[in-house]
Amino acid sequence: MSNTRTHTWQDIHERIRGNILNRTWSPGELIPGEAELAEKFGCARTTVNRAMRELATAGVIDRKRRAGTRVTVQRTRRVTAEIPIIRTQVEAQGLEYSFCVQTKKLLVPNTTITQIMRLRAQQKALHIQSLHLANGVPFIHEDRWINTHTIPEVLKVDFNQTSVNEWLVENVPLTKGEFVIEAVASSKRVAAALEISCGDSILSSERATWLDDRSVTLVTLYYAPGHQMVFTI
Amino acid sequence: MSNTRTHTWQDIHERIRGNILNRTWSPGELIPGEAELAEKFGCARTTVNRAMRELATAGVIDRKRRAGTRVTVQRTRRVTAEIPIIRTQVEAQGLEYSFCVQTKKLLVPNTTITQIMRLRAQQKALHIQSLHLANGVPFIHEDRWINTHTIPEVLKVDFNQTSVNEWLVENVPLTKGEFVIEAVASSKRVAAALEISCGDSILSSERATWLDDRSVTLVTLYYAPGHQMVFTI
DNA sequence: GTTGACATTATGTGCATACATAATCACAAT
DNA sequence: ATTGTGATTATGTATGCACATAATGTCAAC
Repeated sequence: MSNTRTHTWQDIHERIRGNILNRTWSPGELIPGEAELAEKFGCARTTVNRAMRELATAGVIDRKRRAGTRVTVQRTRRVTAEIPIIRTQVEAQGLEYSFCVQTKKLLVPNTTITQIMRLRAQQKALHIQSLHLANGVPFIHEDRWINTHTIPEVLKVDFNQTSVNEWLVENVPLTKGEFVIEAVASSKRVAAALEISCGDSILSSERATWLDDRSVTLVTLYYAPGHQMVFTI
Repeated sequence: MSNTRTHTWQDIHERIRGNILNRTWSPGELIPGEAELAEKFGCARTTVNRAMRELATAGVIDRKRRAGTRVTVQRTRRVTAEIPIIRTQVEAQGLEYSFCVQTKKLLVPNTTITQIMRLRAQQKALHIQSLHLANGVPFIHEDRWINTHTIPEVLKVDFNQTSVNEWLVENVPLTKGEFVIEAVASSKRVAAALEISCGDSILSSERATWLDDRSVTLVTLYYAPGHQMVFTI
């Protein structure tokens, strides 16, 4: 037997994962119970439980009380990315970051925006358009609505000093959010801001964020042509 | 005191998270140690540990031995998405899925592809181009390389029955992968396949996947105009 | 003042035990 | 066949305890 190894939960985790990768336990198949594995590996059930829990949250196995544990039949792939604040994104490329606020007005948004942000009719919100630059070259055009009822402090901040992006990330906690990516042909407005040709193919991302059930901000970013977003699987 | 509540780790988790959201403990600030919290909440240290561990993996707090636990100063936002197989994506919209393989050849890829897939010089790989349709309308154009040294079984599969996508997801386990999204102007080749105009703005995603240190597949998908990818924060 | 040895401390983990909970099965009643 | 009921069982969780490990602080030696 090779059971003389250590039995940290990471070890158990790797051994179980190995058995799944090499198809000792195939997708859909029931794998031995915690108690059995604990005996087999010579450790406590708690340790097996910990290892299996990690595998379950990683989506490798499906667990159900009484029914046991099965190797997940993969139907989806989970991808994730850490989206840094724009300043960091620029500086990571060794470029100098700058930004400028182009418009900033408190006004009543159109019905679509009103609905998404769950504002009451005729309620105003803060609308800010700004440009982020890398070494003086337009990098991202930002079109943002901020719910001043959720974040009243925002009205007092001087956004010529700190970018809205940065201020919000550092000062407002979020409970949930949605992030939609799309390829669009640049509009006249956006093309002018980014100094590209109207109709050029660019990436846009729309992000809506929430603090419990109150909307925080709704922002659309238009990236300069060629921008890539990288995720890991 | 309101310490008469239950003390499941989820409860403790929520109470700590509440204290962070309402800024009782602000970003960067040191929060009380496990032992202290355990006493305060009237539960075992293990339970506090479990709650804090979840918060740590969610990126809400940073923990260091001896140094204690701090509320994370947010500098990045984590976004995730579950990418389903294309069939599911189409059928979820209530449309009928179909696909056709356009080319399938075993050949030596160019140097870029060879490098990315870590093939040896002059080693061949399987190149497959196919089209996915929703209700008969082109949906995604797929350009894929498969490493036949990692997955030799692939040569025996009839890809007119099952799509490559589907077969791989169900039959090949992965250990890691990278996923890059970009907005591109459609090339002549892709425009023809998707039945759109050359130069139209479309989303492309390139995905490279690995089984330990051996490459599995390198695939680029070109989505029909207007396609959106949705992530959650 | 710098270095290095050692104590201290907060988190990290393993284990035995007990009980909770959800799903399933077996079997009887209808 | 269907429904209901209770036993069974695998996972889920709480706890006390012990020890491991990584950072940090202290203090003496140089």
